[in-house]
This record gives sequence, structure tokens and C-alpha cells, in this order.
Amino acid sequence: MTRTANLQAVAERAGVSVSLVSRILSGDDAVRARPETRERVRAAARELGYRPHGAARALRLAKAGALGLVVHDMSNPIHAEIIRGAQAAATARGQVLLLSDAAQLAGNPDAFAQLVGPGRIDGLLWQGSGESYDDELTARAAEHLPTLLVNSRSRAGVPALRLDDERAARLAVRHLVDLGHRDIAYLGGRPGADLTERRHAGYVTELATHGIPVRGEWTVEREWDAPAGYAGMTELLSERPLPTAVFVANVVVAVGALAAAREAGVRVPEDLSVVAVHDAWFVAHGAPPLTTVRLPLGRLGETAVAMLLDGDESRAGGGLVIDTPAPELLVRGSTHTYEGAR
Amino acid sequence: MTRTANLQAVAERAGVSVSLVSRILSGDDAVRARPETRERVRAAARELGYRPHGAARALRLAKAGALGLVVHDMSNPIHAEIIRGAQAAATARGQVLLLSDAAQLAGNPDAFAQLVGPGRIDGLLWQGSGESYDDELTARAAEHLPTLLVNSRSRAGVPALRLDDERAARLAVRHLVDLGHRDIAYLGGRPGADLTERRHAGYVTELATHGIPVRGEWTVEREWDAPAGYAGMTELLSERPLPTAVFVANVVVAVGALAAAREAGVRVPEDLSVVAVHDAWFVAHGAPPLTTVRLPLGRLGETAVAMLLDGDESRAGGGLVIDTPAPELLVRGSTHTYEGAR
DNA sequence: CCAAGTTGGTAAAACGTTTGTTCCCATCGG
DNA sequence: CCGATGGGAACAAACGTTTTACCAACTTGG
Repeated sequence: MTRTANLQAVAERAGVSVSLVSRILSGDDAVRARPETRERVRAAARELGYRPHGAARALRLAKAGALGLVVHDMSNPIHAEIIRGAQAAATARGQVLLLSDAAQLAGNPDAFAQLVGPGRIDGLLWQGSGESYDDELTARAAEHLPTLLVNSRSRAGVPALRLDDERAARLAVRHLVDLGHRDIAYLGGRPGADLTERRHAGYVTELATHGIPVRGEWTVEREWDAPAGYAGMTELLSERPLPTAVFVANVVVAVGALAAAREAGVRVPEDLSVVAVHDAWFVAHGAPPLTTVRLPLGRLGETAVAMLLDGDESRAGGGLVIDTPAPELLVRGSTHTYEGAR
Repeated sequence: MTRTANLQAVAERAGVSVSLVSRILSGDDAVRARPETRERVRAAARELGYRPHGAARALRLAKAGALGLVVHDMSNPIHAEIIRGAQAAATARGQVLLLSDAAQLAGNPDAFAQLVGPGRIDGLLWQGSGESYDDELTARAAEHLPTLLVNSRSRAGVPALRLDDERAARLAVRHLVDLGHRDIAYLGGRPGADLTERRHAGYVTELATHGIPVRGEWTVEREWDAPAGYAGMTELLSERPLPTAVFVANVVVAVGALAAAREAGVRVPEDLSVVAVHDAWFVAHGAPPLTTVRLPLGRLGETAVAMLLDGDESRAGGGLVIDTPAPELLVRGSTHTYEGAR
């Protein structure tokens, strides 16, 4: 664990000044040096195993070379997908990614201050969940740093990037309609969250397009997790008349919903068709394999990083929709033609 | 986005020197200052919204205040659990976590150099997958940084932390034996990976304890993902005689295995009992809900961070097993009493 | 032969901290 | 009355970079 060589060590070995080494190694073409000198410097750097000191460079350049990424639940595969995209974009552009958890940050002011303080990160990506502290923390961060909300509409004046949730919802609902369903329920996420609202809007719009009235008792919103999906589906199954199909606003919720249907003895897809927004590897292997609408989550992460690095985040001032690639319907085993009254 | 105040600004406002401000704000009790001076300094800092500059501090202290965490697949819920634990421990101890992807690092030497170079991180956690580049990269990192392999045995001289896989395997197998099964197959992960080897060892040992011979054709190893589980189970189901129970070395593999059984018309648990290592939220809602053995993955992440921060990583020189809390059997719906010959 | 330009570099400041050392002044013991 | 002590604070160096400004030695044109 020997102390790594710095510029001065390289300079001494090559018999030149520190400043010359810096310029040559950083590929500064404006500097005038003999080819043989350049080669000597490079050789010295190589021999000593020189690697630039991150903190020193960050200090001098007033650029951390890092981006912060805050998520509120890593075990959610949806978020993992966003992280992966952000990670790839950051690495490709020579930046590192600093990961943190929203709930932990909310409970630890010092950690938050450290993260958004000067000299740590050059920009912040926030994948919240609509918790009350999200707005406060992101607004505070935005005072000091380029900040971007991810998978959300713009809140508290902070720019945001999101997906075309309404279109995804319409695609899913239209699939059900195409199969002959007219009694279609909506199972959402946390009430009031804009994700569920936008997907509900798509659901309503698509039904209207086909002249199908919306029944209030077939709209249930609980939370973004599987237990909520279980409870929500249980509630839907207590309604009379029963719907013949359910549009679920999130694949995680759908996992719980499928379990509830199974326990209630309702067969999917024979008795009830189910389609959900977002795809995840494990629902493709479920019983039944779930029909889903895939959205470009990875692209969302990539784009967010790119905008932050390009200082372009104000373009998303009022919220910006990533709509390519377009939402894609993946038909699997949880949706089925409506066969008429049972 | 105004430039944040530095120590000098605070010093001027309080009418004292920079060094005094630094000492007072860092709570240095050795410095002698009048209480009124202290208060004046603190007030000035508060009014100007002073927050220390991360890079400057890192440079001066020769401590980055950050730990690197490299994982090889974020969408794996097992890894998410480890990350969560590491994240919590790091935040609690005032460190930030720098996340990176093993495969991306392997393909991008510059990114790797930047990550492990001086002034970025004080230590490295590596959650690999047994890829060939893992050994090389971790060995290189270990030359410069305290490095710890996570969920692996010690490799290439790099210290490692792992869970009690053998005990977990024995617990799972014993559960099957207790249910009356004697024809128990093993479905593992990537052949040669030490994770699958240790779990296989537990399987063999536990069978031996009960005087049950091991049948070679009932041991199948493929990969650590669901498609491999599907293929592996399909292979097992082509054997004659059929086993009455399968111990699956990983919950992700088990998801694919269950799908294969379903498609083959083999009922779980009536025809075949299945138990897997590791727990994940979505298998609790599956059909059937999967019986699993939970291991303290979060604790693994926490401990790794703690050891790195305490400079204790050499204690794990030859590999160290985290065995508390103990593996826990979660009996759900995928295991069933053996009812005798079918 | 000399001024001007070019070549090949060097010196030094600055980024914001932390910390070992020094300095001034008042008080106190003798 | 004088040296020692200690309280209260300032000075200055250092961490490793980057970058602006500068300089010495040649070369060249007239």
C-alpha cells in the first residue's frame, strides 16, 4: 500500500518541471515540448505508475467529476433499471456515481449536507417516491446544484424527467379492449402520486376513446408495493359486478394482485385478464407469465445523466417526457380474449 | 447557484483567522478561544451557510471519505440487499458510497483507474460473480486500497467476507428430510463458483448425516439466473427415477425452476418439493409461495463497510464467515410432506 | 549586428482545508 | 521589578493539481 507517485515525482524522474508534466499528460496540445521530452515524461509516468489524485483535481478544477444518485428503494427492480442506465452513462463519460438512499438521507441531515455540499458532486439525480421529504430535500439541493427529478413530474420548481406513462397506460388498456374486454378495472399505486395519476389518466382516456364508461368502484389505489397489490385486488374482487380485466399501474403491485386473485380462486387469465406497466425478469416466469408494457427505464437514467453533465437540465424545467423508444406491449400469459358472460 | 462560502469568508465575517474558524467548527477542544468568539464564529458560519468543501478536505486529510462498491448485477435482489446494508452502514459513519458495475469497469480501464486511483475512495467492496476479470481487477485494486470481496471466498490473496452457505444448505436439506424426502436433487449455479460449491457441500454433508446416498445424476449446475434454472429443472425432470424434492442453491434460479416444473405439468409441492437459498419479496407471492432460507445479506454489507472503515479487513485475510444472525428457514408453500411412492 | 520572433520550457499562484508553530499580552509568583 | 506561565489567537506550510504569466536561449530577417 505504498504512497502513489504524484506529479512532482514524475517531474523529478523526467528532469522537468511539474507544470510541464501536467500539460503533457493531460494532452494539452498548446504546450511546446520536444517529442523526446514528451516521451521521457510519459515513460516516467508509466514507470512510476502515476495516477492523478481525484480530490486534488476536483479542488483545482472546481468539478467533482461525480454525480449523486438518490433512490428510495433499491430492491425495486424498476429503480435498478434506472440506476443501471445512469451508471452506464456516467461511466461512459468519465464520471463516477455516488449512490444514496432517500429515506436514510431524510433521517440524517449531516449525510445530506455532506452529499450536496461543495466538492462532492456536480449534479444530483433524485428518484423519489412522493414522500413529503422529497420535495424539501430536492428543493434544498437545487439551491446549490443542478438537480433533476427522475421518473416524476417537476415538483417544487425542480426540473424533472419522466416517461410517457399515459401512452403506456393507453397501450395496455387498448390491448384489453382489443381482446374484447369492456369491464376493465384500474389498480394504481399511492393515491395522489403523479405516476398513478398519469396512468389513470391514460386509462380513462383510452376507455373514453372506445366509448366505455368509467366506473368509480373499479378504481383502487393503495401503495406501490406487492402487499398493496394484494389488498387492492382483494377489494376489487369484492365488487359486483366483477370486472373481466384489470389494468395494474405497476408490475410490483401486480405481483401482489396476482397472488390475491389466485387465493380467491379467480383464474388468470381465464376469469380475469391482467396487464401491468413496466417489465421485470421475474414476472416473465410467473404463473401466469405477466403481460406488461415495457418503458425505457434505462434510457431515462442515461438521459438524466447526460442532461446534468451537459448543463442541460433547465430544458426539463417544466418536466420533460422521454418518449423514445416508445412503450412496448409484451403479451404473455395473463391476458386472454373475453369469451362473453360467465 | 451562488458560490458557497468558504472558511475565509466565515473568518472575515467573524473577524478572526481562518485557522481559528476551522478549529472551532470542527469541535477541536484543544483550541483556546473565548466563548463569545466561539459563538461569533458559529453564527457567522450559520449565516453564510458554510459547508465544508469535500475535495479540499479529502486532499488535506488524505482521506476521501468515500468507499467504492462494485456489483455485477444490480437487478439481482440479492445484491440489492447487500447494497442496502452497505449503504446504511456507510451513511451512519459519515461516508459516501460510490457505486460501479463490475462488467462496465472490466470494459473500461480508464473508469477503473479513476475509481481506484488516489483521492477517490478509501476502500473497495467487490461483489463479483466469479468472472475471470474479477480476480485481476480486485488484485490490482488491492495493491493500492484496502479491498474486500463480498459474498465470496478469498481469491487472489484478497480478503473476503461471506455467509454461512453450508449451514444454509444443510438447513434447507434437513427441512426436506424432515418432511420425509429421501430422493433430493441439487440445482446449483455456475459450475466451479465457490458459492455453488459450498452449498453443494452442505447438501452432501446433510444427506450423509441421514445416511442418504448422493446420486450424481441429481446434481445439476448451470448459471445464476432464471433461464438457467428453467433449463436445469427441465434436465432434472428428464431423469428416471425422479427426485421427490429439489434443493435450489439460489432463489433467482428457483424462479426459473418453478416455471419449468409448471410447464412440465409437475405440481409443486404435491409432486415435487422445492426449497431455495436466499429470500426475495417476490417469491413470497408466487405460485406456490417459495420456501426459502434467509441469510443476513444486509448484515454482510454492513460488516464489510465496518471492517474497511476500521482498517480491519486483514482480519478477513483468509476469508471470514458472517454467521449471525443465523440462517433462517421460511416455510411457505413449495415444500410438502412426502406421501410415499406415487 | 540587432531587433523581433520562436522554441522549450519554468515559476508561482490558486483551489479550501488542517495543523504545527509562533506570537502577543496579561497575570502571577517570588 | 522581573521572568515564567498561560490564555487567545494568528501565521504559514502542506496536500496535488492546473493554469497564467514569464523567461532564457536560439533563430531569423533586414
